[in-house]
Amino acid sequence: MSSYSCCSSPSKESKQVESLSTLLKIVSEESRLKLLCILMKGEHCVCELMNHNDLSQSLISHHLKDLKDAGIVTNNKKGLRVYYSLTEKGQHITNQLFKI
Amino acid sequence: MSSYSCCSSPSKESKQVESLSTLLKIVSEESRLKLLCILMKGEHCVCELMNHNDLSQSLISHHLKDLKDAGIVTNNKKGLRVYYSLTEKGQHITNQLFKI
DNA sequence: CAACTATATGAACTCATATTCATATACTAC
DNA sequence: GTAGTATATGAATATGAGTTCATATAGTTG
Repeated sequence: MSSYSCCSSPSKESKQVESLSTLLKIVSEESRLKLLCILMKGEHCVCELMNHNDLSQSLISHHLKDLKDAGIVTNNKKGLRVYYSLTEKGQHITNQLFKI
Repeated sequence: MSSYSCCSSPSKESKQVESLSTLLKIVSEESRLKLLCILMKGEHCVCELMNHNDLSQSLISHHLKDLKDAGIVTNNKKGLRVYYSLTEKGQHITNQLFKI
């Protein structure tokens, strides 16, 4: 109905921009970007992430949830510890980002 | 003073993450990302950007200012019209982003 | 079982930022 | 000069999202 057509196919492109925007908003946040920077080097549990960052446990947990919901990280539990790592998607994204 | 060292060199990496975060926050916003999507195809004046997007003149102007301040776009005036286009940095960034 | 550790979660609060509104500036045409 | 068009800008408002706090859950150890 509205007359804008950003690129070739209006709605398709619009959706694409929307989902890219959503993804970028998640990774652009500084605390989350720091977490991703650490996870790029391999799996870490939450308490390790706390030691690397000066973020509270609760905050880290919230951010990890966001990253997990976005499919950027995954986790697996070993006893009390929960270990987080990048998914393939997460690896791809972080690699692209740090080229910028 | 604080004990975190995200990557190799604490402060250096921290600054890098901070500036990347700043940049990504600017381009992640959906309205701005739409504008960039249009500008990827070439120079456009503000009134053209208004026709492609359903954003107000004022809002577009504000966003363009943010993008310009970040060095992503530049502009040149021809009569009443102000034409915006991507800088080299802007082209590099948008190319990277749309690969994600 | 109770005590303890590691992590998750929901709600409240705070803060940043997108949006709107009114107005200013710059340029053109008459 | 005035009128009209295109764009910019500052302040106010609205909205979304990050942070904190308290508490819950899950697992371990004794």
